[in-house]
Amino acid sequence: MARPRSFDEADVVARAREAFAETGFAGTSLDTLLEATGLARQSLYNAFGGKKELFIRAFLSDTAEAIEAVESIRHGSDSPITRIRAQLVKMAVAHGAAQAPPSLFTKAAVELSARDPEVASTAAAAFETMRTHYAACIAEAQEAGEIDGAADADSLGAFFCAVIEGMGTLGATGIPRATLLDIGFTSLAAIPITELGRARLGTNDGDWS
Amino acid sequence: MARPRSFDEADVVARAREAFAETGFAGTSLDTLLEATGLARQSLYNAFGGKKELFIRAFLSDTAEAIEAVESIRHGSDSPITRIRAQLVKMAVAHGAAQAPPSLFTKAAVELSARDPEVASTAAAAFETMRTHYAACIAEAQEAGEIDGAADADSLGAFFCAVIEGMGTLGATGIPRATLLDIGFTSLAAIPITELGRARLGTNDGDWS
DNA sequence: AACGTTATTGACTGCTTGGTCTAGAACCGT
DNA sequence: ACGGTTCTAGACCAAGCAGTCAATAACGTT
Repeated sequence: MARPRSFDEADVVARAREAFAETGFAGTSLDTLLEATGLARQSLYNAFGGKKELFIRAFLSDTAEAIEAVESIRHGSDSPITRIRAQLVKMAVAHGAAQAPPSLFTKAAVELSARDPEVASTAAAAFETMRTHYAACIAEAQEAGEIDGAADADSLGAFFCAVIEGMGTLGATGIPRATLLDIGFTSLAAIPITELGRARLGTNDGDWS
Repeated sequence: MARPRSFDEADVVARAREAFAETGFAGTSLDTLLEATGLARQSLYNAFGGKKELFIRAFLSDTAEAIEAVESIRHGSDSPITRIRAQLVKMAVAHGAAQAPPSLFTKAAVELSARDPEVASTAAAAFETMRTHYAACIAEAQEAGEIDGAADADSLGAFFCAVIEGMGTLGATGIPRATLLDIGFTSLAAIPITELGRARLGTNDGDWS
């Protein structure tokens, strides 16, 4: 019936996400965006509506991905406490990569939350969801006897959200990966791990340099 | 010999800091800045050189203040472990204030570290200094018998830097103060506190709602 | 192969940006 | 009160900005 698009919408959003993550919303011009995505001015307006709308698309996409990454700790063949540690390691490695800008999720939350209620509430809701996932995994570990049943799973969940966000900010400044890993392992000490849990984790923290 | 300035330089930097903290570097126009500081265009250029230079001044000023706030935990009449807890509470309260934008220190680190090596290295050095202060306070607590001497003070120092940065990001999104306080208290559990230390802290976490 | 529909192209617009220039005002030491 | 120096005020500038428009190109359907 009509001329088909010469670009993949999801692909454009992904490229826009990279651009916005690097220079932020205000710091990324439309021209930069067009170059990064490869599409023409009017195509961007036809398909997305404008700069702000494309940004929101990219932001929501990144937020969904961040949530998904946390959600993944609820499944897996390893024991729950092991999965928590693995998540901390994964995040430390990701945020400790050289010249890795913070995720768009974090960047948008810091840049725009004060002025844009939509961004703020989306980010806040995302943290709430992440906290739930951590808490569920901790509760599972409690049922498995790896963590003291008296521990407050919700508090620990919020705590891990904060630690990982903190790693993101520190990592953005170029703090070495080893330090971030150290932070991750240190945060594990906030969990009252049982003898069984400790045995499941093993003594080996691994070599992540 | 000549006409004196009609403004206080430090005061202008302070006002600029608020403006930049609210809307970031790229998001704050020179006109906004002039309105916020109350000075005329040329005066800003005479006194500071330009937008970028004023930003750096504000950023450095905020960074120094952030470091000073952490440095303060090394002194005081309370016992070291008590001072650490008080610092966590102070940060949670500060970052949990309604409509409180993140500090310029944090905002600049997230917005510009990827592109501006000066900002990145300044922020990284600031974190290193903060870590040192935390570590020194923890070491003092170890000598006082409040914390297990086997604990790694440096690791705990970096850990608290991350927790507090995380509280800043979460707080920016509007997460309630109570949650931030919860995070602070939870993070305390990562410290191997001795019986004596626990007694010094008391059982009362206080009412901070 | 002709048509209707949609995508692309690039010129264009009005506004905002950071930064400069020039003229005049305010102050201090003498 | 005067002169030298510095500060301030507001007009000014070129470049960059987000967004629009009209003309053209590419496709699927019939």
